[in-house]
This record gives sequence, C-alpha cells and structure tokens, in this order.
Amino acid sequence: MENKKVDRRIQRTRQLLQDALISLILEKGYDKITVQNIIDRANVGRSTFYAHFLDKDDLMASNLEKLHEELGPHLASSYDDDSERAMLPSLALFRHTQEQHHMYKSMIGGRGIEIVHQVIWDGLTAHARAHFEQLESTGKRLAVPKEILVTYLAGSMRILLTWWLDNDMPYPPEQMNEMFLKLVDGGIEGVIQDGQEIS
Amino acid sequence: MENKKVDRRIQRTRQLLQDALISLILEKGYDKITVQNIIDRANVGRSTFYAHFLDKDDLMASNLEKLHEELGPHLASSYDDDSERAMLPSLALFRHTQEQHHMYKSMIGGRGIEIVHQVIWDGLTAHARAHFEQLESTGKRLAVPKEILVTYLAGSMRILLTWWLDNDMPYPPEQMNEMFLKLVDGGIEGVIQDGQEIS
Amino acid sequence: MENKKVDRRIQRTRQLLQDALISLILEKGYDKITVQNIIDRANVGRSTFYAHFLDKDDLMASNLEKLHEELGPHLASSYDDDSERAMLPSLALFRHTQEQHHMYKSMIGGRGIEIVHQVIWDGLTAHARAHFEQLESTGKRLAVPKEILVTYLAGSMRILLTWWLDNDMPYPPEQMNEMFLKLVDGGIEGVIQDGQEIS
Amino acid sequence: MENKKVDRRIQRTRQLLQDALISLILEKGYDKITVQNIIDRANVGRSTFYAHFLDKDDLMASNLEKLHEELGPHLASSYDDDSERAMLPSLALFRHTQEQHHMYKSMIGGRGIEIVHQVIWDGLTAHARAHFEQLESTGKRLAVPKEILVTYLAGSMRILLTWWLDNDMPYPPEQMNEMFLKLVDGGIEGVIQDGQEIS
DNA sequence: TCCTAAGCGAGACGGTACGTCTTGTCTTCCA
DNA sequence: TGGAAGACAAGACGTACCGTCTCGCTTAGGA
Repeated sequence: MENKKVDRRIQRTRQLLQDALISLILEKGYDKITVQNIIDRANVGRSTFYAHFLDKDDLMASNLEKLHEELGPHLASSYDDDSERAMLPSLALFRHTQEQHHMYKSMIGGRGIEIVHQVIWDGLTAHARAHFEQLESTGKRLAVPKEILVTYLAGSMRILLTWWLDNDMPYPPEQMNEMFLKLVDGGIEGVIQDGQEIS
Repeated sequence: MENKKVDRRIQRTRQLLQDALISLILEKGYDKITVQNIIDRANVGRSTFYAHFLDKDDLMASNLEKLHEELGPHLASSYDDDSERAMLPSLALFRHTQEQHHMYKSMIGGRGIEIVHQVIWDGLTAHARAHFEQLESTGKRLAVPKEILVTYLAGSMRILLTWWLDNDMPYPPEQMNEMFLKLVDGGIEGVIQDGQEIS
Repeated sequence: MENKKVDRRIQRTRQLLQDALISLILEKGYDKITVQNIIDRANVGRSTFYAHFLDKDDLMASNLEKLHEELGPHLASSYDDDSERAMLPSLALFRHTQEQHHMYKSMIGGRGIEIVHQVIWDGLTAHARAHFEQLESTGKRLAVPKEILVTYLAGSMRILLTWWLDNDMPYPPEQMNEMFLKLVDGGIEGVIQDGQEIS
Repeated sequence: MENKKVDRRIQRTRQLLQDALISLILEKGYDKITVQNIIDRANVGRSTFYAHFLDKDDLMASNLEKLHEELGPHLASSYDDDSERAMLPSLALFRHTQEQHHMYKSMIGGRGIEIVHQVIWDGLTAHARAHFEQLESTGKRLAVPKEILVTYLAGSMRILLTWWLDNDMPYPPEQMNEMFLKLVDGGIEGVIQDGQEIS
C-alpha cells in the first residue's frame, strides 16, 4: 500500500525493457540482440537493467511468464469442455500460436526459442500429467510408464507446433488439431487398460 | 598423388582438433568450450584452427559427419530386416544411443545437441519419408499430409530418445522400442487407408 | 524557533554521516570508501547524503573543520610562549599528530590526506606568513621572497611530519622538533637581514 | 633476435598508447581521461590496452620511466661538476621542469601528479642519500639521522618545485636554484660535524 | 642437393559484449 | 512541506572471446 507509486515506477521500467526486447526480437531475432540494444531501445541505464534482470534470458523468461499467464487459462479451461479428448488443450494452442506467430518465428533457431519451449513445455507436461493421473484415479492402468506417456504427448504437440510454424502454417489450426488428435489418440488409447498393467 | 604427405599432415591436424573437441565435450560440455580451449588441447596455433574450420560449430559438424557415416548403415539396413514395422530403425537407434550416451549427454542443453539433432533428424526424416512413399506406391492413401506424418514419426522418436537420455536410460533399449512402437503404431495405422484420401 | 526539532534532526543526520566516514576511514582507508558505504553505515538515504554534502570530499572537509578548530589554538597560542623560535608551533603539531596518528595513517597515500594537508597547510602558511610579516614590520629585510619562505617553512614541516608518520614515529615529538628547528633555522636566519634586500 | 619483428610491433603499440596518453593529458588533464579515450586516440583495441598495461596509472608510470631515463643523467652528472654544493642537481631540475611545464601542469591536482612525484621523489632521495653516504665515508658525522636529512632535502626541493609550477614560474630557474641553496645549505651544514655525533 | 612453397605454432591485434560499480539526479513517500 | 528513501541514467571499468593478421620455423617435393 505504501509503496504504490514506487512500484508503479518499477513496473514501468520492467515493462519498458520487456517491450524493448519484444520489438527487437521482431526486428532482428533474439540471438542478435545485445543488452546494450535493449537498454538503448528502452531508454534505460545499464545498471537498471541488471537491477531488474540477471541477463537477456532472464528478461525473456519474465516476458514469458505473461505468456504463461495467458496460456494458463487455455491449458486449464478446455479440460472441462470436452472431457473425452482433452488430454491437451491442443486447439487452443494452435490458435494461440497462429496469433503470436510473428514473435515465435523471430525466435526460431536460437536460444530464445528454447526458453519459450521450456515455458510451454512445462505447461504441456503438467497438463498431460494431470490427465493421466486422473485416468489412473479412475482405476485405469497404463501399459507404459506415465512419464513416457506425458513426454510423448507433450512432445508430439510440440513437434507439430514447431513444424507448423516452420512451414508457415499451411493448414488452419482446426485441421492441425484434427490431425494431431488422429495421430496420438490411437497410440494413447492402445496403452490404456482397465485393470491390468504390463510394464 | 603429389600431395600425399601434405595431405597426411592436414588430416592429422584436423584429427587433433576433432579429438580435442570430443574430449573437451566429455569434460565440460559443448557450450563451455572456447576456441582457445580447443587449440590448447590440440597443441595447435590459433590461425591453424581457422584455416581448417569456420568456427566451433563447423568443427562439431565435421565431427558429426563421421557420426553420420556410422549411423547411416543403421538407418538403411534395418529397413529390410523386419519389413512389417520398420518405419524407423528405432531399436538400432536406442541401442546406438546407449552406447554413445556419454557423448550425447555432454551435449544436452546447449547448442551442441542441436547440431547432433540436425544430423540425426535428417536421417530419421529421410527414412520415414521413404517408408511412406513406399506405402503410397503400393496404393495406400494417407489421411494426413505425408510431411506431417514424417515429422510426427521422426519427432516422436527424437522426443523419446531425448527423454530417455535425460532420465539416465531407466529402461533397456528393447523395452523403449516396444513402447515407442506401441505409441506410434496406433496413430499411424489409423491414417493409412486403402484408396480414399481425406484431407 | 519553530524549526528547533528539525535542526536537531539535520544535525543528527550530519553527525551520522561524519561518524560513518571516520569509522570507515579507520577500517579501510579514505580512498576505498564509496558514498554507498557511507550511507549504508549511517543508515541514511542516498539523496540525504547529497542534500547535506556535495560529495565525499565535502563530507571529509566538514569533518576537518572540527580538526581545524582543534588545531587552531595550537597554531595560535604557542606563538607567544617562546617568541624566539616560534616561526611555527612545530612541537604542538608533532604532539597532536602523535595523538591522532591512527586517523592520519588511514589517510596516507590517497586523496584523503590531501584534504587534511590542505587544512593543515592553510594553518601552517598563515602562521608562517604572520611570522615573516612581523619580522618585516620590525625593519628586517628578507633576501628571498616572502612567499617562498612561507612555502619552504610550511613545506619542510609537512615533509617531516609525513615522513615521521610513514615511518611509524621512530622518534619522540620533542626530538623531531629539535631536528626540524636545527634544519630550518640555519637557512631561515641566513636570509634575514637588517635593512638591505638582495633579490 | 628471433622475435625482432614481433617486438617491433609490440613496441609500436606501447608507443601509440603512451603518445595517446600524453596528448590527452595536454588536452584535458590526466584525471579526465578514460581508458576508452586512450584506445580511441591510439586506434587500438580495448583488450590490447589491457594486454600491455594494468590500467591508466600503469601506462602513466611506463611513460615516466622514460622521464626517469631522461632525468637520470641530470641526477647523476652534475654531481661532479660542482662538487661543493651538489647535494642535488637542483638547477638541472628547475630547468627541466620549466621545459616540461605544460605536461606537469596538466597533471596537477589529480592522481597523475602523484605518480610523477613518486618517480621524481625516488630519484631525488637516491641522489641525496648518495651524497650523505659519501660524506659519512669521509669521516663526517651527521647530527640528524640520515633518512631525515634525505627526506628534508628532497622534500624541500619538491616543495619549491611545486610552488614554482603552481605560481607559473615567476622567477627564472637560476634564481630559484639560488634561493633553494641559500635556504637548505644553512641547515644542512649545521648538522654536519667532523667526528662527533649528537643524536 | 638445393629451393621454394605450404602447413604450421605462436600470439599480437581490433573489436564487441559482458556484468559490475559508482556517481549524482530525480521522484515519491511520510511525518 | 521538507527530509528521507531509493529507483534511476549515465558511463567507466576490467574480463572474456572472437576471427584476422603477421611472423618465422619446418618440411616435403620438384628442379
């Protein structure tokens, strides 16, 4: 309550830096950006940058927390909608990716994309893990270790998302989603059993 | 013929550098290595390094060509052995990975692994592509674009390989292969049709 | 009248800063101290420091005004005591230096000592100047410009004081004083004449 | 012999840096110069600077070694010329100072001058020490510890030199030298005895 | 057998970015 | 309303690499 205005100032500075990073990413790609570029763009002192963030990656990560917050609802909500297939909020992700494709494309091929992948990956695996844990809690047995299933599911999603972006999104999100489900559903269902475990 | 000895000398230098890189990778990981480290280890002058390679990545890539040559047979051969399921020489890859896991682990998490991935990726997709083209040539129709199938198949393989390595290979190669096939077979078969294409 | 409390607060803040500086000087020497060190030690905000002092040197100077007040009597008094040799209150200075040697030693070799020197220097030269002016007023003539005499006299004092401190005061103040007088008296007397000026 | 050309290159770089420093000192004074200024002026890379010198002061010191070499003959030679008064080559020093007064004046008031003082100080004290040791070797006794004499003599020289520079050299070198000798000779001779020591 | 060109080691160099540090200003909070 | 707190811009610092370069040594292969 007491530091209201100060907090505003701090938030403003952080925002300036985050915005500067995004605009620079769109201009020349994550890997080509230097800290100097960022602080010049943000009209901020060098030490101010380091007062707020550890380095460029940290700034990127902080930017992605917002992405996470935006993605969060998608990852959470669609779970209830369509309880049959909602292993992952895949459609929402394809749509979100399409909307933000400029930013994502700017980061392909460098360390930037890895940070993005990490954040998305955490969301995807958490979601998939919850899905399988719920299945188990209803008495199902998995013929394959759960972590492998989680990895496979989230990984397939990521692979297709990446391919789709790399190839300039030649199909609409809905169709990508159809194909994704068609491919993974078969395998996943094959390892879900009613009370007998293999491995 | 005339430059026989000279060529030997050149090859020796290249070998020294490649060996130095490998030994350093095993020691501290690809990303922590500097050009200076490499030339110190190889007892080679700085300019000599740049006479042979563009940069560290180039040296790595040259190292991987050997890997490629080693992988090549695996990727090619097993195709005929077990014509029923041989979309990919998956078992051979799991086994090869286990043998070389020290080297692969050293490169996880950095740019190094990306170069490895690229090399393996090319082999995997080529193999998968050949598989589906053969299917098409026998009159089958694919309910999903071939490139997506290729990406999905190679991607799933890569995802599982990476997970396996990251988690210190908790299952034997044969079991990993079992699970891999169980997961992808269902989906793949679901999109192979006899004469009617959807998309 | 109404600002009584405020004045107290201001004085308290100034005192905190001055004390912090002194304690830091004794710890690590004047030159190693930063403004940040001072305000941390004094539990004071950065702007508060700059509200009271221009910079570190200014704070030091304010501290030395107290020193000046303490030195003042020494510089003034001994003048009358021993009118024959009292060109400078040299014995008093050697004694004072010995008492405060911890603080003085902390400042040797940096800019800090220069500020101290400046303060002492002003006192010394003023005293010496007064001495020679009195001589002139009694009809004596100086074979060397008065300012050079003043500089020489105050400078010799300073040189010996500094040497004495640097060498951990190997002789007692009284002996130092003896030697100082022995050295300068000869030269000074040689340029004092009765009514004829050379230069 | 073998690295002749390389040495030339290194010397050239050092020279470029030294010259750049001097020209910058004359332009804006020692204290205002940054390392960046120096390397810009010298057309040299930042790391090259640090490959040769520790910091700005180190570069200054290296510059002064040349000064020392130039001063050396003065300090040594004049000893024989005028064996009666040659405690110090004082006249040569006043003359040298006048010739180089632009450079010396540029450094007054900052850390630069301290380095100069150190170099000159070492020469002065060494010379004075040699003088008194020679005296002792001829059977004379000193009524004051030799180190104090050395300090006093070199210090008086330095004090007068500094005053002279600060006041824009109002008297010619010869006259300064006369006055210097007049002042110190009296005191020095007073403490030289023939075989009897006091302190 | 000598000569000459290439491979090579050594390492100086210009350049760029980094993360740290300190200064003096400026905005906001609070008593 | 004025003193205190501390966020901030500015910019120098010394370090770490990079990729280019110049220099001589060694050595192989043709004259």
